[in-house]
Amino acid sequence: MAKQNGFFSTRLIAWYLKNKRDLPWRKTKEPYKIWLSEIILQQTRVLQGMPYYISFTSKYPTVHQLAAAKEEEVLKLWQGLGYYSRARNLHFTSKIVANELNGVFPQTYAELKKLKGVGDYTASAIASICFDKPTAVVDGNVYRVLSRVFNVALPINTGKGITYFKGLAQELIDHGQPGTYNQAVMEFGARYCVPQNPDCAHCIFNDKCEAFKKNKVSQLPVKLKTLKTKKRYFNYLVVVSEDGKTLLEQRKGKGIWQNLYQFPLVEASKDISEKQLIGTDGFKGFAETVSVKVITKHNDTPIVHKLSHQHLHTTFWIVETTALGEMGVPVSTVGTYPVPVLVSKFLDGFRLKIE
DNA sequence: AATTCGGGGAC
DNA sequence: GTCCCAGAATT
Repeated sequence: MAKQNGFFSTRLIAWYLKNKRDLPWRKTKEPYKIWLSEIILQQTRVLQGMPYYISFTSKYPTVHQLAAAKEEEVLKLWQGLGYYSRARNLHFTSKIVANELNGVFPQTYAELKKLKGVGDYTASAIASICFDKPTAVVDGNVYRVLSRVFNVALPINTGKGITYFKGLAQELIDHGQPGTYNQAVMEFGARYCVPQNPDCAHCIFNDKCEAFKKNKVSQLPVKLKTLKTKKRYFNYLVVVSEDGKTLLEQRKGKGIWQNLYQFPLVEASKDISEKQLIGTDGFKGFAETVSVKVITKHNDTPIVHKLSHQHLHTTFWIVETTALGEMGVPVSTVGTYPVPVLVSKFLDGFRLKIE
């Protein structure tokens, strides 16, 4: 027999049943809703994801309605949540399930993982919660709880660490109630064994926790640090035409905000003046298609929009032009397009000025 | 194995 | 400023 780790799941589940939050996705075992909730919650706090779960389940009660929607509509509902590939993959997979799988989700880890946007974590979560399969999840909470209770200092962002924690989690899972166990570890990590200043003195594991015994809780889990962020310089050309229209472009190809909309963009290598802007190739190309009358800088100092790996120093330029005709979209409809938060925040302030 | 992909909250 | 969040896909 291996290590005596039965205490772990036993205490954890007892704690969970007493302390768990009343969350909407805990009222169901429908694979569609569990899948939806797990995609929304990837790298996302419960409080941030909650309103999106409500609006998605309300607008698309089953996978069939989601599959019947247009991608742009899905992106619009996802707007503000970030990591937009999740929304694109969500929609793609909904069409697979609705049209090729007769609306029925796979029941095993291996089959679930074949779905786009469903990785190790999500496949384990759905298999355990919906179908009682003993597949252990490993998310940020699990890394933290296990690294502390068992004093494991392997970095969680290396292959060795990932493999080790996955194996440890799999050893610990309760085969009788795997879904409850998985949710219990995550809830415990999110609500009690928190990153900063956990209340170890009153913890259910304070007689077992190896990190607590050795006073190493604050040093775990170990995570190798990543590189610093890069700066980019965005100049958005906010066209306001004589016929009340503006120009929007959809971002294509690779990079951030794929398939979302934005104003025509001139990217530079530093903050630039109006004179410098007019001299860029990007602006010259733009000026070939529209007749520019007046340019006004909207924000005096660049707005710094922070993403995980880049800081976007952004200037919005109001560009008055002659009539755009069929080229433009009515300014009043801009709010119906999915746009990055950077653009949506600008619109919030800009509408007040022009109306 | 490393990098990329958002946005918000806690400190 | 830093770190983290119910991770996955790509290179």
